[in-house]
Amino acid sequence: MDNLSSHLDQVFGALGDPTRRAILARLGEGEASVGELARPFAMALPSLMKHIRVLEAGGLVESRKSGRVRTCRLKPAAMTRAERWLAGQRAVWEARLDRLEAYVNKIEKKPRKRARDG
Amino acid sequence: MDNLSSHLDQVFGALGDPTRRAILARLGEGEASVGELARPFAMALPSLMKHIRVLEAGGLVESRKSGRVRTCRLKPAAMTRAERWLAGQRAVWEARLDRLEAYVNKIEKKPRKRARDG
DNA sequence: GCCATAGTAAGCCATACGGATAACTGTTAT
DNA sequence: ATAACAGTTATCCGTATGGCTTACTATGGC
Repeated sequence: MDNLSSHLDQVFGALGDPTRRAILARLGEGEASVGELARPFAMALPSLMKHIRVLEAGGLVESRKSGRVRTCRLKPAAMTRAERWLAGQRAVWEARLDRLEAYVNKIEKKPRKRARDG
Repeated sequence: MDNLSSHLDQVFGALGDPTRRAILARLGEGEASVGELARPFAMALPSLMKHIRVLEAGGLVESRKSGRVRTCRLKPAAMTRAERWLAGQRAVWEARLDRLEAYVNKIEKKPRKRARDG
């Protein structure tokens, strides 16, 4: 669970940067080399490499090097886990809101003081 | 769109910290004051307040102060947007994987060289 | 072999982040 | 009126982050 926590740290942390989200969006169109990824970002290669490392550390991207070119591709599993965390959270507060609504309905049925407007 | 980007920065950035996710999880159980939130985290109040600010900046939490106690509650909308971004990304690469699968199927139908085991 | 290419490594810099403490403000309780 | 309480502001500290440049390595083309 602590392990999961640090994993979510990495995933959400990775997603919290616009450059990295753009990289992911780009990789959604298909695999790309580091150079291809770097070009549209007006960013030096080493800087972009750092982002790729972050994405790999979070398990969002994987890459293999053949010859002198490293090709990157998406690795959907990590993003799925992030989605699951969000969905789980949403489930919790939706349940909570349902309970609240039920409570409000209950107290609305015995209106001790008149509503302020009609 | 740039606006959306910076919003996602804030939301994902906020989610990228275990303390803040724990705060969200806790608020899922219901509203809580700053002090109540701080207690289980063994963290000084000002430090925790910073986290709350981050969560509020990302629109994940809202709070109102009555008397000397500030009460915090979840604000689900922001998380929903993050979920949507993730779901959108997933849609893209699932489409991509489908195309890839179709492609693989196509080339598998004309097996120029015999399978190694068969 | 030689040169261009693609990436990597190392180090620098400024800013942001996550935490702390100390001092202050405003509210409630006695 | 005073004391305790809940939160806030200000400041500080170490580390992480996001960017850069300047080498360096390894591959591919000629």
